[in-house]
Amino acid sequence: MMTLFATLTAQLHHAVQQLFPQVEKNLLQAIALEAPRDATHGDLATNAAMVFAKPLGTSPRAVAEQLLAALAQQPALAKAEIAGPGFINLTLQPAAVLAELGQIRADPAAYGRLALGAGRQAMVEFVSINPTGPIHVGHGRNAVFGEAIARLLHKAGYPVHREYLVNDAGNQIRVLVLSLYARYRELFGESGEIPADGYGGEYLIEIAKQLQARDGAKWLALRDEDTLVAELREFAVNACLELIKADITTLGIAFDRYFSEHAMHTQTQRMAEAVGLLRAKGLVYEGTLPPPKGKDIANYTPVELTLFKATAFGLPEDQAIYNRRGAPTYFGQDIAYHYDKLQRGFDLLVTVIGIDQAGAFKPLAKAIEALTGRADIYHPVAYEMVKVLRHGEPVKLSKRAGNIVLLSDVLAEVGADSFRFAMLGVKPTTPLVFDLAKAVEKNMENPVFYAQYAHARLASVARQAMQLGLPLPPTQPAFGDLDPAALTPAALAVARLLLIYPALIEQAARALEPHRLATYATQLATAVHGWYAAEKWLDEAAPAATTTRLQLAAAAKAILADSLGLCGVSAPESM
RNA sequence: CUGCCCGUAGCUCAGCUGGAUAGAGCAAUGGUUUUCUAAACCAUUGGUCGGGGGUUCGAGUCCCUCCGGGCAGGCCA
Repeated sequence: MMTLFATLTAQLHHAVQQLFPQVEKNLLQAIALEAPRDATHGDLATNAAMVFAKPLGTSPRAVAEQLLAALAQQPALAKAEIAGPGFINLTLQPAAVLAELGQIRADPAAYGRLALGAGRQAMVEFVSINPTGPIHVGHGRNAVFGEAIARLLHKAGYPVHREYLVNDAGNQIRVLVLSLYARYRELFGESGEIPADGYGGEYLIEIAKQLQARDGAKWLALRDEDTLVAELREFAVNACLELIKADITTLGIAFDRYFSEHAMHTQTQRMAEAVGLLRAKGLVYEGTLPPPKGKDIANYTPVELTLFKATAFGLPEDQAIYNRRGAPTYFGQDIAYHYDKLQRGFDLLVTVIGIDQAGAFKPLAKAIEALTGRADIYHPVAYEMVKVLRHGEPVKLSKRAGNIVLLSDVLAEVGADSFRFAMLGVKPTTPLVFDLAKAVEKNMENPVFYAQYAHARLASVARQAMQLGLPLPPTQPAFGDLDPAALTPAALAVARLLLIYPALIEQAARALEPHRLATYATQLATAVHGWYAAEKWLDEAAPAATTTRLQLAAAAKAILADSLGLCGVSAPESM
C-alpha cells in the first residue's frame, strides 16, 4: 500500500529517468517534493527541474516543460504548472485527496510507517545516569528525547531495543557506598564521614534506613572499605536505581533492559576481546600521552599506558584504554560495552548524551568504526542543558537531593504530557528554558494544550455528528457520496499536512530529530483550529459535504493522535 | 590555546538533505460566539536572520573569518 506522496515521488523519479537517462542516479535524492508555504503554489511543489538543469546543460524551464508532459499522465494530478525560477507546482485531484483520507482512516498507525529499518536492528541507549541518586530535569530531557527517537525509529520500520546502561562498575559506586555507609553509621549514633567527593544528598539517609531495616547493625563493625564496597555495592545501586525507575515510569518509559556494566565485566571477556581485535588491526599500542593542554597540572609524570590510536582517524590525541593501575578507563569500558552491543546483533547504535559529554564520544565513534569498518552504525545524539524557571525566576534547588531540580518535583507540578511536549518543542541543540508557570497554563504559552485541544475538538465533532444522525462514513466511501467542493482552502490546508506526514516521518527518522513531530503536531493543530473556525462542518442539509468534512476530520484526528503518540503525549477525547 | 553547541521580531523559539515574498506563540492594538468545545479564530504592528567576505541560477541553511554567549578539554566522572 503506497501513500500518495510515495506514489508521486516514484512517478517523478521515473519520469526523470525516462527523460534524462544520462543524469546520475544519486541526483534523484536532491529532488524535493514538498508542501509549499503559499497555497497559491499548489498542493505540492518540486524543484526537480532546477536540480537537473545544470547537469543537462539547459535551462530549468526547458527541463520543467518536459517533466510537465510526463506528469500529465499521473491521474492523481489535476494541474501541473511551471512557476518562479523553475518550480513545478502540482495541484491534486480532489478524488485523490479523498481516497488518501480513506487510506489514512483505514489504518492510521500504518500511515507513514516505513521500511527504512528492514534488515537492521536498532538500539537506543538513553538516560544511563550513574545510579548514585535521584535524577534532575536535564536527565528528563534525555529520557523524553531518547524515548521519542525509539518511537520514531519504530515507526520508520526498525526493530528497536531500549537500553539503560547501569554504570555500576566504577569509582563513583565506591564513593556512593562509602557515602551510604556514613549515613548508616549516623543512624546508630556514630559519627559518619561522607567522603570529600561523596554524595551528601539526604536521600541516602532514607536508603540507609532501608539497609538498617534489612540488616540491622550487621555492617557496623566492618571498616574495611574494599569489603564494604563489595558487600553493599549491589544494595546501594539497586536502591538508587529504584529512585530513577520511579521517574522513568512516570514518564511512561519502559526499558527493554537495564544493562549492568559490572556484570559484563565479571561474566564476559568483552573488554579483552574488543581490545584484542583493535590490537590485531594495529590500533592499540603501549605508549605515553603528552600532558593535557590548556591546563596546568603540577607534577605531571608520563606513564606508559595501553592506548587506542585515535590519531589514525584524525583526532588530535590517542586515547587511554587502561589507566596506570591497569583498570579500564571510561573509554575502555565504552569500547567493551559497544562491542557487546555489536555482538548482540545491533547495527544501528543510538546513544543519547548531554552536550557536556559530547566530546568524549568522538574517539568512541572511531573505535566503533575500526571494529566494524562502517561509519554509519554509531550515532551519538547530544542535547543541551535545561534551565528551570518559575515566572522567569530560577527555581530553588532541592537540597534534600543534593542541589538539583528534581525531575519528580517537576513532573508532580506540571504533569508528564506537558513536560514531554516542552522537551520536544525545541530542537535538542537549543538550550531549553522551561518555565513551570507556563507549563501549567492552558493556552498557546503551553503548546501541549493547544495540540490536545485540537484533538479533543475533532473528537467532540465526531460525537456531535453521531447524535445528529450523521455517523462517520465508511473508510472508503463511494466518491459519489462525497462533495469535493467541501475541500475549501482551510480544509485543504489540513489535508496537505496529512499527505506529507509520511515524508516527515522519513526525514525525522533519518535525522534522528523527533522534535519535528512536535512541531508538526502544533502545525496540524493550527490548521485544524483554523478550519474549524472558518466553517461549520455539520450541515444536515448538505450530507455529501458533511460526509466529506467528517472524513477529513477523522483522518486529521488519527494523524494528530499518531504524531502526539510519537512524542509520548496523550490525545484526549475531551478536555 | 583547542574542540563542540548556540546567535532569527521586544521575549521564547520553528525554519524540512540550499528553494519562491523568513514563520509561529507571547507581548501591543482592533475585531469574531442565536453555529459543532472562544483552552479557539481573524486582522494590524514588529526582521541589517550577530558583522564581513566567498561558493551559485538561488544562502537563515554550505565554506572562510571576526564578534558575542554556553559547554567541554587527565589515566577524573
